[in-house]
This record gives sequence, structure tokens and C-alpha cells, in this order.
Amino acid sequence: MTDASVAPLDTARAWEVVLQHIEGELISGALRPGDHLPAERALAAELRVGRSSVREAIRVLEVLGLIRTQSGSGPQSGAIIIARPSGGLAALVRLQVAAHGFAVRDVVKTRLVLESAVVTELAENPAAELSAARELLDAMEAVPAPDAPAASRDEFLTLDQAFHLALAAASGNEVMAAMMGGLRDSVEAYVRVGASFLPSWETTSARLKIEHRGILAAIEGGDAELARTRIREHIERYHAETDVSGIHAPTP
Amino acid sequence: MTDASVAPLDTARAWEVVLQHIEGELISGALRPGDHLPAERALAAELRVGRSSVREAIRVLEVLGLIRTQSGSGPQSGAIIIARPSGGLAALVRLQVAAHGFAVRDVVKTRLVLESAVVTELAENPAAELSAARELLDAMEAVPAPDAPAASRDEFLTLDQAFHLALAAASGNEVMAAMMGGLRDSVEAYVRVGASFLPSWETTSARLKIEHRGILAAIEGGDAELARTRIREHIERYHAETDVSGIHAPTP
DNA sequence: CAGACCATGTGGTCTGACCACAATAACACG
DNA sequence: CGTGTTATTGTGGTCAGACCACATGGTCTG
Repeated sequence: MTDASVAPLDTARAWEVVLQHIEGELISGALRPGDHLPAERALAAELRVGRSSVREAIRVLEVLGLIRTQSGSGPQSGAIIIARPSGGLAALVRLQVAAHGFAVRDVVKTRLVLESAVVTELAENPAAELSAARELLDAMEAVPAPDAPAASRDEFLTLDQAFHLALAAASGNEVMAAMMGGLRDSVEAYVRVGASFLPSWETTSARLKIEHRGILAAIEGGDAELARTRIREHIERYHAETDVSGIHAPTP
Repeated sequence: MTDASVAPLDTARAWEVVLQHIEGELISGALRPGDHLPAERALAAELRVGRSSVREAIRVLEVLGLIRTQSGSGPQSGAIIIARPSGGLAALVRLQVAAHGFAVRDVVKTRLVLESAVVTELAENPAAELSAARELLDAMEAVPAPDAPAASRDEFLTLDQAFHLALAAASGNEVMAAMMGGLRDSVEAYVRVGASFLPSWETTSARLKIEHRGILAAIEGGDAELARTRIREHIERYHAETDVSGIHAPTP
């Protein structure tokens, strides 16, 4: 048994050792998406660190969206390398916005830049697979919006986000897709609050549907310039309408 | 004392409770950059969770670049909210690349999109403060590059990155600056490896200097289109030259 | 008054012990 | 012989307590 508490020997904290070990195995290809990480206890023994240190590294990987953990037994249990990235960026951006107070304006601006690039890419690539986006638009039409109970508003907003993400996914650039998702999530709260203050949700949602169709049409028509213009107006108008800059924190 | 092991009561894991608690205090403004988090033991007692759960949350925040931890005593010890965000995105992207979640190509592409937006913004805004970028270019000229010992190469690359970040900072959009920095950092390793394989570093660095001057000149001349073209060629050419896509893993 | 010296508080780590859960193996019973 | 039930095993999730190394600040001594 190793003597207890041998922390600052190598300057690298124990959990960093674990993290670097796993990263190394990812780079070398010893670990690939779908693979299981060794059990926490086994990893701890292998690397000669405490299980708590292993857990701290595992936690980081989980939040970063690299692995998924599941207790219990069987093939689905343990820590599994996730193939498709998700969540991590959203959590990061959300927390950075919360902590450092990134201006919502800057977040929206950045998102606009990315979305413009996405639609440009799609418009210039006729082979783009847009059926997913199309289906989401159909689903949006189907949302019951009689007089907009909060539930249907939320459902619509969810579909709205899914539409934008579908476009990003269609572009094939997962980095951009993940970033867009993260940026959108981080201003999500503001959007939902703002949406509840709209004079007429029915009017707004109808306009949003039209704008979405317009964006998709521009892409399918191969008109990148038009697609850029429309996505810009779509985002800018929406955030102008749902502006809640005077609400933020209840500064008395 | 609370009964030991009361995990799946509320469906939220203990460390998530801690994370959400801290996030809430960030959003509400109770915690601001520069503030100290409560001591781990105190936080654990307050939230009725184990210290290890608190540590897992702290670890996540640290990797995400939100806090800095320092053992010992005094004003500099403990977990402190970091003022300027850094590192987090780079770590995330780097690990995602390692896990094959992101392609380096996509990372570079995304960076290109952001940088294009930055130079466009700068070119269209005559009031932009570019003195920092200018000074960095002067510093680059001064780097002794006789026959490029590795040290001067590294120094040059550092200044190179600083130049790009200075442009982003000048645009005033912190989100974009943070993302650009993170993306650049995440491919840093690839860049440095590639740079060591260049046939003639002297030639390359001379070209890079010229390109940098050209970008800055286009911005100062208010020619957004030209600035975009130049930044694109700058980045694309560089990554074409330092392409190490065939190196990666020694797939036998 | 200055320097040495402990007391204190902090993160960092390890160990050992539970719990809840899911899959599987072993078993008993009709 | 088949089938349903019951241990067994292995996993993450959590907690509690114990050290260590370190930095600080007050206290004590020469």
C-alpha cells in the first residue's frame, strides 16, 4: 500500500495525471468513441492515485461532454466515451456568461456570425442534406398556437432552436454546431422571459415561421447572400423584440 | 449528522447541486469576479453534501476556467472567481479533438469564420484601437530569426497568437475573443509540431510578417473585403503548410 | 525590536465504508 | 425440463475521517 497523502510530488495534481492519461489514450487511439473507461477503482489502482482523484477527472470529462456515466452493471454501465459532442460547450458558455458577465449583445453577435457562416456554406453546397430542417419547420406549423399557452410557446422555441441546430449540423461542422448550441443556450433564459412579454405571440410566431421558410428557401436556391441577409434580420429582429436588457438583475 | 450515503434522492447528483448553487450565486450577483468561494468544508456543510462532491464541482469550474484554486492560507488562497476567462474553451476543444469528436479542419474553419468577422468589424469601424496589434508586429520584426533556433520559433508563434488576439480584443467582443483564443490554443500543439517540419522557417516567418502587415493595412484602410481575403489566405496557407494530418496516430 | 516559531486555515489526497442500481448467475419449484 | 425467483457481483455515487504540504499571521523569545 502506498503511503497515504503524497500530493505535491510531481507538481501535477493527481486528477490532472488521470486526465492526461485518458487524453493520451484518446490521442493514441487506445480509447475510441463507444469504448468503456476502466472502472474507477481499477483506474485508481493502475495510476496509483486515490479513487476520488479519478472521480474528479471523470467528472470533468463528463461535463465536457466526452463521456457518459451510468451506474449499475452490464454493457451500459460505467463511463463510456461519447461519439458525438454535446452539452459541454453549452455548459461552458453558460457559466462564462453567468460568471464574467459576457454581454448578451456580444453573445448574440457571435452567434450571428456563426449562423451566417453556416447558411453561406449550405447555400453554396447543393448537396447539403436539409430534410431534417425541413421536417422541423413542418413540426412548427403543427404546434397548436390558438392563443399561446406557455406550453406551446416553449415547444415552439424548442423547435426553433432545433431548426437552427439542424442547419448547423447539415453544414457538417460540429465545432460550429456545438458553439451555436452553447451560445443559444446561454441566452435561452433571456429569450424565454422576453417571449412572455410579447404583445402578440401569435403574430410573432407566424412571422418566425415565415422567416424560417425564407431562410431555407434562400439556401435551397443557392443564394448565399440572401440567406445571410435573412438570417441576420431573423436573429436581430427577434432579439430586438424580446429585449429584456432592462430586466436582468433586480437592481434596486 | 446526516445519514451516510443518500444519493439518488432528488435525481440530481450531489455535485450538480453544488454546481447549480454556485451558478445561481453567479447569476444573482452574489458572487462576482475576484470573490472567494466559501471553503470546501464550509460549502459542504452548508449544502449538506460531502466534501468530495463539492470538490468535483470545484474541479469542473476550474477546468472550465471560471475559478482558480490555491492551497495555503491568506488572501490568495482558496477558490477565487477568475476575472478574465481563459483556458476553459481550449481544454474543451482540445479534448474533443482528442476524442475524435471534432475534426481539426472544423476547428480551423470555425476560427477562420470568427477572425473574418473580427477584421470586418474592425475595418468598418475607423475608431478601432489598433495600437496594441501594431506594437506586436513591431515586436515580431525584432525577434532574432538568424537560423531559427526553436526558441525564436516559439517566441514568434506566441507573438503571432497575441496579434490575432489583439485584433479580437480591439473588436470589443469578448465572446469572440475568448472563442478565438480557445480555438487557437486547442490546435496549438498541431501548429508547433507542423512548424518544426517547415523547410525554411526564415522564409515562412518573413511571409507571415508581410501577411500580418497586409491584414493590418487592409483594416486601417477600411477595406473589409480585402481584410477578409487576407486573413483567410493567411490562415489557410499556414495550416496547409503545417499540415500534420498524416502524423497523428501511428496507425500501422 | 527583530527574528524564530507555532497555531490556524486552506486545498489536495487517500482510505474505507456504505448505498442504489442493473445485469447475471445460481437456485428452487412446479 | 422449463421457468420464475433469489442471491451475487460489479458499477457509479456518496460520505466521513484522516493525513499532508503550504501560506499566513500572530506570538513568543533573545
